[in-house]
Amino acid sequence: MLSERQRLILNAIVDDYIRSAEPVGSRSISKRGDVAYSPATIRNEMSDLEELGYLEQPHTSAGRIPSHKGYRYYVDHLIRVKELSKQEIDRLKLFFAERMQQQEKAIRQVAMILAEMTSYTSFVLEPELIHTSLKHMQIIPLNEKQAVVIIVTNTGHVENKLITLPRDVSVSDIEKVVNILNAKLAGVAMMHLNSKLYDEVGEEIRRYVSRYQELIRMLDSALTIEDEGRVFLSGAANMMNQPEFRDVEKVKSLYSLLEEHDTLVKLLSPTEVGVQVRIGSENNLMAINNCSLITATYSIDGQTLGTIGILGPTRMEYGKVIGLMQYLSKEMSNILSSFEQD
Amino acid sequence: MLSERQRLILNAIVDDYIRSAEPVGSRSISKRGDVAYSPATIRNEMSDLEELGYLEQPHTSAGRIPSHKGYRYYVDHLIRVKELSKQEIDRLKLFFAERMQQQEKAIRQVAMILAEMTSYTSFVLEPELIHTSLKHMQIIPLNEKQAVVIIVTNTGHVENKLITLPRDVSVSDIEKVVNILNAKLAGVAMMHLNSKLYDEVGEEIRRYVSRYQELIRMLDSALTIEDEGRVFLSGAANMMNQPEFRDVEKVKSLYSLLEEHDTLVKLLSPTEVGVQVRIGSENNLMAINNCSLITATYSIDGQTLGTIGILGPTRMEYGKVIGLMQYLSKEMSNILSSFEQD
DNA sequence: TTTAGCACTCGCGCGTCCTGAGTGCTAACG
DNA sequence: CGTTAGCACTCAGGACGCGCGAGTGCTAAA
Repeated sequence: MLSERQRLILNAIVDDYIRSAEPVGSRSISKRGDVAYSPATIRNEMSDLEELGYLEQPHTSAGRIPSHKGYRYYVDHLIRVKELSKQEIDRLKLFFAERMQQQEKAIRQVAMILAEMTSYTSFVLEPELIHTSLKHMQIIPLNEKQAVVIIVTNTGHVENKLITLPRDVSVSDIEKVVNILNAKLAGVAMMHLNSKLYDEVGEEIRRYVSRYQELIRMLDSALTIEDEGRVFLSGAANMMNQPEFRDVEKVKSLYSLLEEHDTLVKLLSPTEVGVQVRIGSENNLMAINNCSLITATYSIDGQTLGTIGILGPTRMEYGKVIGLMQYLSKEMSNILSSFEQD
Repeated sequence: MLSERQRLILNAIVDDYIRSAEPVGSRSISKRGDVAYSPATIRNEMSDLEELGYLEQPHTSAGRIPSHKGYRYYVDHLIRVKELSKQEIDRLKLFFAERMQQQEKAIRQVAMILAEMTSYTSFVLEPELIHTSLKHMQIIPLNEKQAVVIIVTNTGHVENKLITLPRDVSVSDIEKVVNILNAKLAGVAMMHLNSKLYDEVGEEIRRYVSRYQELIRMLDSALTIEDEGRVFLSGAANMMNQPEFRDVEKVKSLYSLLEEHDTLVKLLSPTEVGVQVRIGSENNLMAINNCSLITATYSIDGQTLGTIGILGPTRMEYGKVIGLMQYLSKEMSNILSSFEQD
């Protein structure tokens, strides 16, 4: 258990280091208003804190910097979550009022505004369709051989896929099929579409359409959503303003990571509901060893759909970012739910 | 006019520099098989070439590097466009056969394969819908107030937009409207949709639907495509393997540029048909002063739709990249056209 | 016209020195 | 006994100087 004075000093060091990115020495802590002890006393406490694993020293004759454990303690016990300012809230409200017209565009812009407001790198993991349900579907023939299948979900998302039609399927056949599908599948969770297709719809289609087997196989593939989990990211260049990325090699490994789509999806996939902070090596990825990732989920009807995230140096402004994330995740959930009042 | 020997030497220097990124000296040129003169002779020619503006010297006691003018001459007169290897062609063929299922995903992957095959940064500017025509449209109500408008083009692209419905519009009204729209507007170029809407469709809708004015205004906005010109890019991290980007400041200004969506669109917007090379400052952008951009257009029925592009250091492998671009632009055009045989 | 020879230039890497921020320890102080 | 002043010590990083070697330009010979 840390003493009150130790907590005070740890807090001061983390704050200072977040601001300056320089190892902080005993004297500079002493000069701050909030720790009224001499450098020598502070040095002793610092030494203890280092022994306890909360601080580390880049080299003997330098000040101290927080260790991962130090950040963790800071985030868990010392942090003061910053409320958004009036201007910030106004700005976001305006933003949401204007922009939520097309889901994809909106998501892209949430990423942009997040990056801009924090000066870190932001992510938005798009809603997982698996948790939404079918609103409507449509098949639109392009030519003799090909057609576009369109799926609209209850969240207003539109998914489309090009399919190759079986031979000898007439336009009227397709129309019939579409009608049956909409009648039977509307409201069904995307997750269960495929099984329902075989269980309940197959029989019906067979009655009306001759080459029903091929058709069903084709519909099956069309209803299977593959390109799940796009990640939109923004503000990657912001990282290069951080002194920890003065080295091109670091930048390179970070950027390579950001291009690995699958890794990002894994990193962002919702685990727990709410705001989560993962510090440094807690992410288990070398390239972001010196970064922290703050994520928040957004949801509809309590069902978690996706994630927003901010990546910054471990030395990031936790208080501010956490406040922002709390606000945004709530707001995004509201917007998405508003599409749903049916 | 350059002498044959000067051209030979210039060619050798550019080739060498592209490979090594180091200033090339007279001796190393002399040791290559293809220039059978002594270092001294080559030095004299190099001196002349420098005076003519084709070469420059980073400092007195270093070798020469090509100037922008030198690259330009190389690209215009000396380059040998490299044919794709059998493996490369096979790989691309396979790729196209498998992947062109969803346009967006396909485009994204064209960008990826371009970046991977060249080790530079690649762009794909998505097809400009303005040059395609309407295949089919659909309005799908989500709830009392909102609906999704879906537009399918003749290239198989699906566009969707969330709209707010006027009050008191019934589902059957919407159905009627959709039928009218499809009857009247199918095949019409996207460019002319709005005017046609007022000229020909308005009257008809009025006959069937009571609150037609609001409805038409709403349709007008839905048919106006706004988020035109997305750019997909890939392989940005590749740039950091280039020695010219060892400096974080350079990387930063490049990456900042890559995040400016509008600038990219401008940079890539098709001007002339075919492969184009812009070297260094020809791009009029400080951040890519030491880069070259190679672009190629793709089209459908001779109508240019979009652009693919490769950004690399001025010292890039022009021959290889140009060959690849020629092939890909042709192939993409073929694929897109194949959707159209109606 | 081409080439060999040679003096000259200059960026780069390397080791050295110096500075200053910051520490740990000890001893004195209240 | 906790706190503080004093002091010797450490060490990263910048400044400086030196030597190496790649490459040049010039001159004179082939």
